[in-house]
Amino acid sequence: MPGLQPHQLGTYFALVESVNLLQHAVEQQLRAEGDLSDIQFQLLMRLFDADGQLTMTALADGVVYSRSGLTYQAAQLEKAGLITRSPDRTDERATLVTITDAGRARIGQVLPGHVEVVRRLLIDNLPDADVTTLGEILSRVRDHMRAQPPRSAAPRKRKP
Amino acid sequence: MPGLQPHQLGTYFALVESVNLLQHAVEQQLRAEGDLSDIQFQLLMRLFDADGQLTMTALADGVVYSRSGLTYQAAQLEKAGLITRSPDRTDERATLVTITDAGRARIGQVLPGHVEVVRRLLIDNLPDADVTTLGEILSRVRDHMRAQPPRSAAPRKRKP
DNA sequence: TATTGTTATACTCTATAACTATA
DNA sequence: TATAGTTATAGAGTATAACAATA
Repeated sequence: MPGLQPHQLGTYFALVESVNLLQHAVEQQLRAEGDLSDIQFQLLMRLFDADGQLTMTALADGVVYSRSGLTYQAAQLEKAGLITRSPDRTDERATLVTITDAGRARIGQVLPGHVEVVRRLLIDNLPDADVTTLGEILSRVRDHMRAQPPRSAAPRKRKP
Repeated sequence: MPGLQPHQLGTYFALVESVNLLQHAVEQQLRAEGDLSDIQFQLLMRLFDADGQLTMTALADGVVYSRSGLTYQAAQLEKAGLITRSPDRTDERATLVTITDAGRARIGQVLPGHVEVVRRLLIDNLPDADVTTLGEILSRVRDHMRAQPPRSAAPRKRKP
């Protein structure tokens, strides 16, 4: 590609391909051991870490999708009995999402395998110094990307 | 998460999140400037680099999907006039995929912006030494992942 | 008026299996 | 028998806009 040096291009490709392989393996594991998509797992983990309850908006925060996409996923998780939805008494517009015992159990069922995949594919065959170096560089990369104009096309409202 | 040290977990999260941000930006750019999905772009690039022609199987190689998925994408690209499909005289079972002039033009239209995104998000705010280090480590990670055997010993899915 | 969330709808993409035809 | 590719079909996921209710 014009405009990028070979080693720069190689870094880009290695980065993207590594994560694709890792995420594919993670998705396989989550589906096989817990019948969860990657996103459903992330949502459950958020509730788990938040001690059980979040509003829809707080739940979606950082997991990038449209609100309708979140509603869809919440409906799937509710149908599976892993969460419940109930009105929020302090803000009647909001919906409180609560993880169920079954939801916590599903996390417990899936998490060991998840960690094992990450360890086997990413951590174990890398010297610990490299794990540290990788983390330092990629943390800077991530922070830099986050600081970039995130939505170049600002969500401008158009009049109908 | 149990079983992973904080710096190991941090590296995992930084890796996944960096690439998610990068790929999201790339997809936006490809869609906006060339009306292409990430995968369609990759397929066109393969043909471009292969000097124009590949069989379906060779084209799919490494880009992970089912054959029906490739047929679907090829149909999209053909409908858009970016490739053509024709029989292979040396193997009557095979289909030769050829990039059209319009396909090459589309690459030319999209590539500068693509490189610019990668440069802006990944390359430019990183010391060149870090780019090199990142590439070295991640190349090893990728090669290691590729060499992993499939997990035939994965626990069975629960069945009701 | 702005925010929270849902619904309706349409579209993209993926996966499986059945199928044709060549090797 | 195995391989190359297509088709049929079904399902998951996503995005947009219209909508109702509340702040």
